[in-house]
Amino acid sequence: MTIKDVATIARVSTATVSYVINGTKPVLPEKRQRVIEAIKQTGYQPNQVAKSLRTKKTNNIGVLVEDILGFSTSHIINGISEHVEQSGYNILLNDLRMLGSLFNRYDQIVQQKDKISKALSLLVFGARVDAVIYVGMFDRDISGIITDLGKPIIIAYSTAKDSHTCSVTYENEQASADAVRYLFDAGHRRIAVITGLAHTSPAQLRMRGVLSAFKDAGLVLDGALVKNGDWERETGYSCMKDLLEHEKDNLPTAVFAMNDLMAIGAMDAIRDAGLRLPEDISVMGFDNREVSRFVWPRLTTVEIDLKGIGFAAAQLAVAQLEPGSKKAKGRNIVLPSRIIPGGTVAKV
Amino acid sequence: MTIKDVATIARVSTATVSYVINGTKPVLPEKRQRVIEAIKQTGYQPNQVAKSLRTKKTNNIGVLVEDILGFSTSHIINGISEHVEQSGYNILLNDLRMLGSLFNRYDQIVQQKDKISKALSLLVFGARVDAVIYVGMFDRDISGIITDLGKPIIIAYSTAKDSHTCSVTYENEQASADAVRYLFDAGHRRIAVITGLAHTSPAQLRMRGVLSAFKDAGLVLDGALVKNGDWERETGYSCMKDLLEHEKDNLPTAVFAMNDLMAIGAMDAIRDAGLRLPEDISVMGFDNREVSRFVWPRLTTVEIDLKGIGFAAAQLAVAQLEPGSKKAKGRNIVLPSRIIPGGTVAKV
DNA sequence: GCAAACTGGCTAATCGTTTAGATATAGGGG
DNA sequence: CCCCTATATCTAAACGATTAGCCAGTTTGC
Repeated sequence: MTIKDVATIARVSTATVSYVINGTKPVLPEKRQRVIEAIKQTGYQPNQVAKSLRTKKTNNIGVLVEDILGFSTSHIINGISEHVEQSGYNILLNDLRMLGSLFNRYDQIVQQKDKISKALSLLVFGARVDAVIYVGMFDRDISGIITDLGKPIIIAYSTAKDSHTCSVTYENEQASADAVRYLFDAGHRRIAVITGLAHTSPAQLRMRGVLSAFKDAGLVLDGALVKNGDWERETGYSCMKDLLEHEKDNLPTAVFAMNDLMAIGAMDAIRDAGLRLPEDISVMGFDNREVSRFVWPRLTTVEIDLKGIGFAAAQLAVAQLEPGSKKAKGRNIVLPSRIIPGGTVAKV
Repeated sequence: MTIKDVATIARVSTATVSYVINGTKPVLPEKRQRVIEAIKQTGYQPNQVAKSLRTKKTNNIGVLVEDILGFSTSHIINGISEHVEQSGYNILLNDLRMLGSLFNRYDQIVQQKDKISKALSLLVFGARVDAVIYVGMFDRDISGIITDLGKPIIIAYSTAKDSHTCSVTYENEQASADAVRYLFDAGHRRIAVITGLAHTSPAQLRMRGVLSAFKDAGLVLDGALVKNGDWERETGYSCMKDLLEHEKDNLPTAVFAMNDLMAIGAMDAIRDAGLRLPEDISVMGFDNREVSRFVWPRLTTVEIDLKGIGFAAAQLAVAQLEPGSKKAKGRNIVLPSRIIPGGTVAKV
């Protein structure tokens, strides 16, 4: 079934059929009706491939994710999918599958950059997507990779380091400051921090937020109460155990872990030490993962609007594809977060 | 940069360039070299869209998922992605986003069918994907929808009901029989069952497995010990509470919940009743979700090779696209599962 | 020595759309 | 009645690849 067949049946030219379908030129009601009839009769669907060749627009948006198994990824895709569907685009998904190697040694980072730029050029020059959304937190100098491909490219979840690519993030710094402030409000003063991998940018930003909250409150963070984790539950446990041993005489009354996994590890350590949670020590997490609803008591944590990030990223991408729109370079949208009260923070 | 430019630079015809790129016809070393040189020099990348129009092959595989937020979805996509990358295809992702309405009333089911068939025809006739992988468990009469589209279509995760579409599943029945047998082996005889939503096919299959395990062991399942849940944690809790109240005098020594969420709910109920876990009552789950590693003690459960399902589905799809291959209709691959021992099943 | 077979490469048709430019028809103003 | 404009439609040229079919030159077989 091609446009030609429809044209023949409707006794008009292919041009007219095209005009009816796309509404690009007025067509007399009578003929328009004939065309519509013929389309319905034949079940004709325009061949998107031919259309793309002619218009140089595939209506596909490339979504390049670091790892689909990453906790945030599917939520972000969910948001992208919603907006993209509304605006008539499709998602061309490319999974870099680099979860295992995400935080690794320097020589691997070079390989990763290579992998990313290969995937990117495949999407843009091979599959000819109209725009690309990069989902992930690989933030070191990604700018070198995504140099002017001639198509809009949006970074979702982490912030673009250079000034000409757009990104959609959450208020990393703000959110962790809020988390600490929440502990202050509950009366806590001696607060420990379990960080994420120190060289990753979320860990750095969140640390900055912690410090600014302390500063605003006119308090000072005791360096001995800061322990470096690696985002995994196990280090949450060991860091907390460390704290409990070394600070035995002057225990912190609360601990802020930079993600839920480590927070849960910390909870285990607190209980294993025979202390009561949250009466003796309060715990605050970050991410609002599914698991945080399953531990007991429910973890008090910070929720990020991941779906919103995806949606906004898609919006940004699609907006730049509208006929009369400019490049919109360097825009950086920051979405708000909110605290999810659970049962792991006690008033003191 | 088009093939024409390359041809001009290499002083050959476009045909020759094409032959060099695709290796479809022999080309003299000298000219081949000139072509390769020209390609390198210009950074030429063939336009996949034009290629697709001519060859009627987009090299895209449509992946239609019921909901990307569903627990299994990303694992399955992960597997698909791995195989698809190896074989040079891309994933065109379409998310139906029907998680909320997945198990609902009959009139919604009609809407769902409509949504699915719309998305399907958009993928096949609009985007012109070479094959479709449907990921999900919407299994009632999907056959009516996926009638001969002329492209291979594979069902992943659930089984195709009709005889001419392929599917890749896990051994649903077998796995739950194994789970029950595992309880038998630990010495349990009086075993309760918390089912999933009764009209869904996983629930039915798993029930069949339970019954066959009982039959094989020469035992009979006490009907009073079967409670209907809805896959969510809350019903796991309430079903267990029910059991504890009504069977007070003759408590089961173990309970098999048809997924981890309900199993965790049951664990809570057991503890809230002041009973010891697993000494007084053992619990067995199904799915090996992330949460099951986070409850204490770690939930004993059944793991399904979701990544393997995705991989096999992609294999099946790609295999049918190889030049000299037949339709392979009606194949049904069943992947094995395994029990993940945790701390919630005690010997008795 | 000549026909047949083979080789490597080129020309041009083709895939299914969109759209610029040509054409046809009608209406309006003088 | 003629010219001009506006409107609706059509014709045909793109878009950028693949590939059937042809052609020229070389080898092989007898």
